[in-house]
Amino acid sequence: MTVDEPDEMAEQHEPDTVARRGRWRTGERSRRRILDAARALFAERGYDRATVRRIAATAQVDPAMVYYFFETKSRLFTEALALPVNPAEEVAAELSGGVDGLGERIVRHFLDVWDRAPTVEPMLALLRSAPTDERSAAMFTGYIEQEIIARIATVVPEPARLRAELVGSHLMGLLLARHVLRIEPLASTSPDTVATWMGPTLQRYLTDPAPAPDPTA
Amino acid sequence: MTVDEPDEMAEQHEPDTVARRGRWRTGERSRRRILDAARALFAERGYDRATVRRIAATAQVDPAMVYYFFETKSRLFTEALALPVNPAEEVAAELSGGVDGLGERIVRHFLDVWDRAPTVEPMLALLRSAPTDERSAAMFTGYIEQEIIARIATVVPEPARLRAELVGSHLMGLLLARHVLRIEPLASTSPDTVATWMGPTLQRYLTDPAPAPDPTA
DNA sequence: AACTTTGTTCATCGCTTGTTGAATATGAGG
DNA sequence: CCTCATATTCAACAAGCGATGAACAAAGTT
Repeated sequence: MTVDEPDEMAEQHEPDTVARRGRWRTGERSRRRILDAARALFAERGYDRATVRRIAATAQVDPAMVYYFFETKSRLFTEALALPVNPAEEVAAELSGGVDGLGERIVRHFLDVWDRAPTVEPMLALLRSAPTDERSAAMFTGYIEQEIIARIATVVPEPARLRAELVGSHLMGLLLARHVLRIEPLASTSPDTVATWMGPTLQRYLTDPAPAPDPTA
Repeated sequence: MTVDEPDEMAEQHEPDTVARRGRWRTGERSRRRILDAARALFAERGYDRATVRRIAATAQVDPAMVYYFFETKSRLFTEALALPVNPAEEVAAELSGGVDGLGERIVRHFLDVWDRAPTVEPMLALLRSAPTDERSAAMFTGYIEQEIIARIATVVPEPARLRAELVGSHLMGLLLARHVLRIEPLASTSPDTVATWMGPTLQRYLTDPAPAPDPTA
C-alpha cells in the first residue's frame, strides 16, 4: 500500500493519459487527482510527512497547482478529509436496531467500513496526524466524540458517556493494532472472528449494570 | 505539560546553574541534559517534530553537542528511549500471580505506570512517532509484542496470541484515548473506576472459552 | 480578431531541517 | 611549563519545505 512514484493512480474518473498540453478548461481533472493523491499520502504518512511536492508529483501535477486550487496545505488537508469522514448516518442506522446485540453490530460495522478503502484512508490520515497536528487531533476527537460516542451515549444507561468511550477506546485500539501497526495474527483474523470475540465485550460496556461504585471521580 | 523554552528542566541530578565556563571535564552533565530534553520532546512532539535544535535549546546546549555525544538524531532517539522502555519485569510479576483476576491487575498496572512520568514519556514518544517513523513503529510493535503480548500469551489458553492481542489493542486504545487525545470524561476518570470497568472485559478475553468457531482464518 | 478568464508552468523566495568541520576553551598528565 | 585529549562554540553546508508571482497557453466571450 505504498504510494511512491507517479505511476498508476487509482482513477476511476477519466481513463486517459496524463501528458496533456491542449484541450483542457475544467481543472477538475487535476483537482480530483490532487485530492486523491492527498488522501492517499495523508493516510500513509500523516500531515507533516505528506509534502505538497510529493502530493503534486503523485498527482502528476505542478506543485503550484495545489496552491492554485487549494489556497494552502492546511485547506487541502481539510478538504481532502472532509467528505468521506461523515458516514455517521450508518452508525445511526445500527443504533436504530435497539441495544440487543448492539455490541457485535458495532464491531461488524466498523470492521466492514475499515475494510473498504475510501473510508479508511481519511480515518488513517486523521489518526496518523492526530499526535503531531493539532487540527487533526481536534478533527479526530471531534469526529469520534460527536459522531460516534455522542450517538451511542443516547441509547445506553448511565454513565452513558463513559460507557460509550470505553467502547470507543477499544475500537480505536483495534484500528491501531489492525490497520496501522498491523500486529499479527490480529491483523489477519477474519472480521467474523474478531466480531465474535469483541461483540460481547462491547455489549457488556453498553448494557451491563455499572460495577461497584468508587470514591474518586 | 508543554516543554517550550529553556526554563526549568526536570533535573534531579545536579541542582546548579547552567552558565558555566570553567570546571567541567566530563560531558556527562550535558549528556544527561540532552537525554532528558530528548525524552521530553520526543514524547511531546514525536520523532519528526522534535528537532535537534529544539532539543539542544531545551538542554541549554549547542546543537553540535548532540552530534558530538550521539552520532545522529536517530541514535539519540534510540538511546533516549532504550533504558526506561523495559519495565517488562513488572508485567512478569503481575503474571506470576496466576490468571485469577489477571485482567483487572493488568489494567491497574498500566494505569499506574502511565500515571508515573518517567515511564509514560518514552511510550508516548513511541506511540506518537510510530505512524511516521518506521523505526519507532518497529520498536513500538516490537515492545508491545515481545514484552507484553508474548508474556501474556504464555499463561492463557489457545488462541493465546489472539487473546493477548485483544487485551493489548484495548490497552492501546485506552492509552490513546486517555493520555494522547484526552477524551473526557474518560481522561479524568479515576484509575479505580476504569479498572473496575475494564478488568472483567480483559479477564473474559484471557480465560473465557473461545466463542463459536469461524471458517475464515 | 481582440479581450478576458482559467488552467498550467517555471523560477525563486525565505525558512528550517540534519549534519559537519574548523576553531577555541579547559581540564589532566608529564 | 608544555602537551594532549576532551568539551564546547561558531559558522556554514546541502537539501527540503511551504508559498508566491510572473509569464504562457488554451478556451470562452464579445
